Amino acid sequence: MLIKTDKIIFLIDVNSAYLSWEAVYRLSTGQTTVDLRDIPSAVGGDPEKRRGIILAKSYPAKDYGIKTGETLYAAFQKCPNLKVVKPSYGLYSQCSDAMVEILREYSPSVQRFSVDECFLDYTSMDKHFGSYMEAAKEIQSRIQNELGFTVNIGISTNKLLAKVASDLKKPNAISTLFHHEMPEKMWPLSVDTLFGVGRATAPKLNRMGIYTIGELANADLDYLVYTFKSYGHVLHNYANGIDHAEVRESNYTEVKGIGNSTTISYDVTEHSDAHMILFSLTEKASMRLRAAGFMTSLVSVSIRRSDLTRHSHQKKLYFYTDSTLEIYRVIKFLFEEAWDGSPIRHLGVRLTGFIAHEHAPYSLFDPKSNQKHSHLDHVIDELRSRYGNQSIVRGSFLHSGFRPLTGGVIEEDYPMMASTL
DNA sequence: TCTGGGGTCCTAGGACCC
DNA sequence: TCTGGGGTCCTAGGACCC
Repeated sequence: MLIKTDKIIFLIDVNSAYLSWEAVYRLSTGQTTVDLRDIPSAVGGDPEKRRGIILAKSYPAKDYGIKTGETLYAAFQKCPNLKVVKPSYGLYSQCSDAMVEILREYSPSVQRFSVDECFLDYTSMDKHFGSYMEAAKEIQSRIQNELGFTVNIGISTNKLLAKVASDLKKPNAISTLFHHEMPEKMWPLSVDTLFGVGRATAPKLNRMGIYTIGELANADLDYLVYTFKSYGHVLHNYANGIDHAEVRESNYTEVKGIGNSTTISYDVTEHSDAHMILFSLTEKASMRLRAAGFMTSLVSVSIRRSDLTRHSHQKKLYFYTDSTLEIYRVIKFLFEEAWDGSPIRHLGVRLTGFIAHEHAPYSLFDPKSNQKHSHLDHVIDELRSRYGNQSIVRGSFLHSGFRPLTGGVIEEDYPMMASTL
C-alpha cells in the first residue's frame, strides 16, 4: 500500500509527561517508594499563589474525571485524596533532552515539537534499524528501560497523520495511520480531536452540521473557505490527511520570540509594584535573549486584569537592543500607556523582531547608553552563569520583597512552538 | 470551577506613501 | 480640488498548540 517515495514519520509522545517524570525522579532518588503513576495524582500549580490548575494527571486520577487545565479546587471535589506535586521545569527539560538523545541515534532528522513530543523522520532508515515497526518497538523499550517512562509512537507518511496516530491508543502504544486507514481510524473521531480544531473552531463546525473528522473531510470546500477564510483549506486538508510540512531539525536560532510572564499572588494596584515585577520579568527575558545571541526590535507588555480580561501593548523600536535597562525603559513606558489602573492579576513581557547580535546594524537611533549597558549586562550574565543567579542582585530589589528574576521556567532553550506543524 | 506559562501564526484596520 | 487604487508597515487581538 505504501508508495516507494512515501516518507515514514514518527511522532513520539511521552505519556502524562510531567507526572511520569516526577514519578521517575522521586523513585530514582529514593524520596518515596510510591509510584505517582499508580495512585490518583497530579502535577499542579500553587493555589495560594493563584496558579492552582492541573498541569498533568495520572491515569488513576483520570478515572476520577480529573482534567488537565481545571482548578485544583475542582479536582479535589472529584477526588479528595488526590496527591498533588508542584512542577519542576528544570527536571522536565533534562528528561526531554535525554529522550532526544536516544531518538537522534535512529535518525539525523529529529524535530523537538514540545518538551514532551518529537517528530522523527525514519524515511530510508530501515536499512540500518529494520522496519519502522521494529524500530518503533526498540525506541519505546529503550526509553522505558533507560529512562523509566513510557511513550506513545504514532507512525504515518506525514507529520499530521503521525500526530493523530499517536493519540489513537494510550499509554505505551504504537499506532499507524496510513492514508488507507483514515476512513476506519480517523474519520469516525470527533472533529475537535483534529489538530488545529480548538475551542473556537469546533462549535462553529458543529453549527455547520460537522461533528466528525470524516464529515469535515467531505464538507464543501467553498463553504469552509467562506466561513474560515484560508484556514478553511488547512482544515479540509488536515481532515483528508494532507500535510506537506517537513521534519525540521530544530535549532534554537529558529526561535521567533522570547516571553516571560507571571501570575501574581495578589491583585496589583500600585505602579511601583507593577514596575518591580516588570523589571524582574524583563531581566530574565533579556538574559535569555542575550544567551541566544539575539537583539530585539519589538517589545510588548501584556496585562491580565483581575476580571481575567487581557490587553497587550507593543512598540516597534527603530534600533536593536539586548540591554536589560533599555528594554525595561520601553516596557515601563508601554505599561504606563496601557494600564487603566484596574487591579492586575498577571503581567507579561515579550521580545520579538530578532536579529542575530553580530548582524545588528549600527544606527544613529541607537541610544548612546546602549553600549555601556550592554557590557554590564554581559558581565552580570557571566557572573550569574558561573556563580548562580543569586550571586548578583540589582540594588532596587534588596529589601523590596520582590524576586529579582521572575519566571525562569526553563533553564535551557528549547522551542515550544506547537500550533503549526 | 473563575482558568499557567511558554510559544506561533493569522487577520483586520489604520497610517502612510506613491 | 473632497476624491482612486495599491502597497507596506504597525498594532491589537484572536486562534491554536503543548
